[in-house]
Amino acid sequence: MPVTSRPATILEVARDAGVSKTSVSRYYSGERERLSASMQQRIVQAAERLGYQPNPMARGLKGGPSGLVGMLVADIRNPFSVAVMHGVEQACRRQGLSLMVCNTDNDPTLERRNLSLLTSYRIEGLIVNAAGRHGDALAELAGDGLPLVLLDRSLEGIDADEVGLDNDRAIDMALDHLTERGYRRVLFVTEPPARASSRQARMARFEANHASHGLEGEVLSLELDDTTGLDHGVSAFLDTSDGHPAAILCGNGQVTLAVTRALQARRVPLGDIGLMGIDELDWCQLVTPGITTLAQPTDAIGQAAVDRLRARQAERATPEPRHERFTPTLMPRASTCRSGTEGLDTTSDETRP
Amino acid sequence: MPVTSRPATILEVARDAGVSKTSVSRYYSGERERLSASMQQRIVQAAERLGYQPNPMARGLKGGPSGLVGMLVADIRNPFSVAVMHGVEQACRRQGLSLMVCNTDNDPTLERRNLSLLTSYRIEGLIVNAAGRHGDALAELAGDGLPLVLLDRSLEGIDADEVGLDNDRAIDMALDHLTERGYRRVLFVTEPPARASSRQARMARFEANHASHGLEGEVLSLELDDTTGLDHGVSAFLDTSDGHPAAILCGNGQVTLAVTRALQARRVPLGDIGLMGIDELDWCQLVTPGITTLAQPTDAIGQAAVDRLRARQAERATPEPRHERFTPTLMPRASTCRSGTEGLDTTSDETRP
DNA sequence: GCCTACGATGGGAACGTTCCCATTCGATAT
DNA sequence: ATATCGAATGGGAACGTTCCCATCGTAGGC
Repeated sequence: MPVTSRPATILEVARDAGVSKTSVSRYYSGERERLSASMQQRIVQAAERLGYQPNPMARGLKGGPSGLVGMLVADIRNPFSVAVMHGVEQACRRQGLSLMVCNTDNDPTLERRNLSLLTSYRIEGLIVNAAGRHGDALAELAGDGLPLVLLDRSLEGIDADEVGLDNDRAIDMALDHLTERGYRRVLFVTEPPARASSRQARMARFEANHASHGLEGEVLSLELDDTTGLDHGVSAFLDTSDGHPAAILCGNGQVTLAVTRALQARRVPLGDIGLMGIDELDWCQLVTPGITTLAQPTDAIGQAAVDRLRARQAERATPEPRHERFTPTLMPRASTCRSGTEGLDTTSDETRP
Repeated sequence: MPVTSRPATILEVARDAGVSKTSVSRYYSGERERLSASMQQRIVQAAERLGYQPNPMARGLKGGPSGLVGMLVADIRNPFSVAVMHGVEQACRRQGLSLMVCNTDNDPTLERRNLSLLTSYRIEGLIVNAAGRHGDALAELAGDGLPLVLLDRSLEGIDADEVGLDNDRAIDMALDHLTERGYRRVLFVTEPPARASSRQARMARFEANHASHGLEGEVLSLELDDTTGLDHGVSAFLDTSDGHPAAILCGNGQVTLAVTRALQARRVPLGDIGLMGIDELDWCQLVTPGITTLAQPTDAIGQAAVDRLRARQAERATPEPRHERFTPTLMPRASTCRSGTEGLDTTSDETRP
């Protein structure tokens, strides 16, 4: 590989190999079978010699496949999003695709901007996990035939493939677990559900099903940076003691973090007051005495998203959108273990890597 | 904005506005001052009408500025990396740049692949936080005049700008703190330092300076997935009790996580056995009784990286590479508070957002 | 032994920009 | 009045690909 500052072009390779640029182009566009063995050999050699690499800009201009998949992430600092992103990335790699990720910080303006950035790079598919008020922009893209997968959230007005947690199942599992452990009152804490369908789904299921589990249920919905609101909400719930064992169920990992902080500030020992969260996080087993969670299969979710994209790409027609819902894994820990309840493992954790 | 499936081109805008494509191009290439007011008006209107947006592919082909900054991240699942990435992203946004992030999973092959992906998109600058055995590929890029910033790690053979923690300062602060809190024996736990210069720097400083702080020091270096090795190492250290108060200093956040797990598995109460880590993490204040950390100013680091990039871009000559080293903030918590030591706050935490 | 067809190859036009180089036109200097 | 300049604008060539179409053999069918 020579140290020329300007990368070699297809034309130079062609000249060096003594063939036409068309042939070289064919070689790199997956039409190798059409070329004779000797020609293939001459091309590789010349390319090797010159350190040639197809220019995706030029390629993209003309309209060839870009090998690019785009991903819109609502909040890069959310470990769940990162975990799924990692899964997506691995899946892409296996398929020979490259992933281009944009963080939107839950900001619709940024979302729009990043969306147009991605599309301008001629991505072949888009995985979206975003707040998005505007179905419109996305709907237009989907209408134009861009394979689209909605991750963890569905979007009003968009009829695309969806991949995510089976929210109903998750909430039911949580309610089952809490009931089983003897709790009778449950506070469901969630971020404002207005913009994220998964929040809505979880909240709705909670409201619909807690009674049938014999639980008294309350819902607290707030922004997580509103710590005083959270403190008050939690306190109000705990202070309304009617003697029934009480537990808090957190709608996602960020909520679990905030609630844990609030409980610690209030010096509440976990267990007697139950605590359980959706999303498994590194530290959940470390916070004494361990926080019970429902772990999402993030790698599988990421993989599924890419699979959906490929499937869409492959089929010319657009069949009915498919929704793929994954079941979480219960990670029982002692935060949902009331003192006096026997037979429950309160310390060890088998999930240690 | 019409729902044409094919985006408008500069030529169509020009026709619609009754001007030449050159003028439209000028308008979008930051040469607006050269155009008369009336022309500008006609152009915006036409562009608005047609929903025009410059095609970065075509732009990149011809060699214009891409407005793209690339970033190579060694491990996307490392919260520290994500935090810095977030800082970088914000800085880019402020500058009107777009960020393209690639995760390399600490895999040199992937690193190489992503590197060529990024360069092929004509990025204007590259921020690298990678394991990289190959200075060569990067060195070549830097030689070709691509602004390059090394993040948190320096790379052998590469003489580029660097931004990161002041590792010496950090270790000294840690040693000071541990000494002050009355510990006498310290185990420094680190991931294998071979590939990451910051690990090396921290370890070296620890080895050089622990004695002058009146501390007995030991170093444990291992891969974090080697839990048995970690358990044994920690046990060996703790069992060699000569009566002197002992503490463990963790080289980064991932190590802190692993060590905390090991200590909990061993049922060691934090505080009497000191625990301290570089990198601040969400949960450090939550793990009883709170883990003392040195918090890196991740946003500032990200911002600084982008600033360096811009500076490089601006100056034509290539002056001596500049190294920017940030001082961490000590977050004292009770994990470095021996029982019997008075006057130390063991519970509250002022850093709550 | 001629026509057809197909397989292997090449030439050139497009893709949507930017940028160099005209061109025009009015104002200022001579 | 003419030459000169600069500001405002436009025309066309490049950038590195892909893809359509043409060309050239040569093998197979009649």
